[in-house]
Amino acid sequence: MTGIMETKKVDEPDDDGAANSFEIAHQVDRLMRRIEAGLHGKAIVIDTDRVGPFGGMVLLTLAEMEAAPVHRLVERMGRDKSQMTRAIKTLEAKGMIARHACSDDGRVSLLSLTAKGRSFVQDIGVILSGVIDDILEPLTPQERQSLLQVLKKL
Amino acid sequence: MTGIMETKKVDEPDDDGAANSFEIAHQVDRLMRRIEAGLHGKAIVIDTDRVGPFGGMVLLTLAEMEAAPVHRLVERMGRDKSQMTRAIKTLEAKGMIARHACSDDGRVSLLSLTAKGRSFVQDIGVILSGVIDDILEPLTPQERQSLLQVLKKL
DNA sequence: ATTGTTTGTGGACTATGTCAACAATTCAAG
DNA sequence: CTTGAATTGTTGACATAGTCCACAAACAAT
Repeated sequence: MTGIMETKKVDEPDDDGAANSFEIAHQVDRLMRRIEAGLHGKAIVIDTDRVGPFGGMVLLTLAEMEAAPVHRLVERMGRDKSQMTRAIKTLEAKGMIARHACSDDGRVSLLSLTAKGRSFVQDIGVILSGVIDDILEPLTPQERQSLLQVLKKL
Repeated sequence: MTGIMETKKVDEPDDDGAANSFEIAHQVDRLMRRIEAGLHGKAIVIDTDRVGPFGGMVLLTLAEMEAAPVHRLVERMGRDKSQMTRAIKTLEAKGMIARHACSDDGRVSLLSLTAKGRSFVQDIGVILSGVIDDILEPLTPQERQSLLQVLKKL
């Protein structure tokens, strides 16, 4: 009853919709979780100041901006302001971040990494790199490239 | 004294290391966050039982397994056992999940969606689908396909 | 029966995220 | 200049999510 060519076209359109979407959400979730788990396992030995995963992300992000006000970090990381305020406060207490007043605008205080913060970023960067490499290991170089490219496009 | 001076300033293979890894972690994080934010915005109107994002994921996952013990959900979602126990308890209280004893094994209780649970999954599936489509909108069909394929490969 | 393992629960705790209110400042007119 | 919005950062109160550890009950193997 089925012709040779008549394969994928008449599949359930339902699957292309909801199921596929869920599959993507699920896989992204798993991927994120693997990254976090990998970091948790390997970074815990160098995280002597109990900076934690979120604090680590803040530092890594800040390392790429150098001297930014809080709201810029907020928009870049897509978190809540208040959350960021508190994270910064503890990072400052741990000596990872320094803040100095902004001459242009009396409301903002510019954030920058301390030497300690930079050294931590360096260490954790190496670890993160290893973790990601482990996870991406089953991919071909082209696939990695295309993954990064696609992610950036979003 | 190595010839550092003669390397190009920008597009370097060096970048493939730490910076690139962080970029991937960062983008995956943002992607996940956008999915959650989209869901939070649109699903809140149908989530009359306050199932929440995690509960929703549990239901969606369960919908694809039909009658599974707790530990299978746990391994599939990569969460903690105790967390799952509690999530299931509240979902059961809300009438989304039913549990019946397993004849083979007196320890496990098999989980399945109730009619209410299935209807919820249907609704939220549609919404999730829309959210994902919105996010993936800037991608070409090939890119989406390759994204899904790459994600599955991990 | 003894021992060890799996399966699910519970307690206690930490971390993360959300929401609303707020003071201080800056900015945009009038 | 002054009034009234908007921005920036902070705080309180709370909700959700995740971790760690200990444990009981059922199973499995000897």
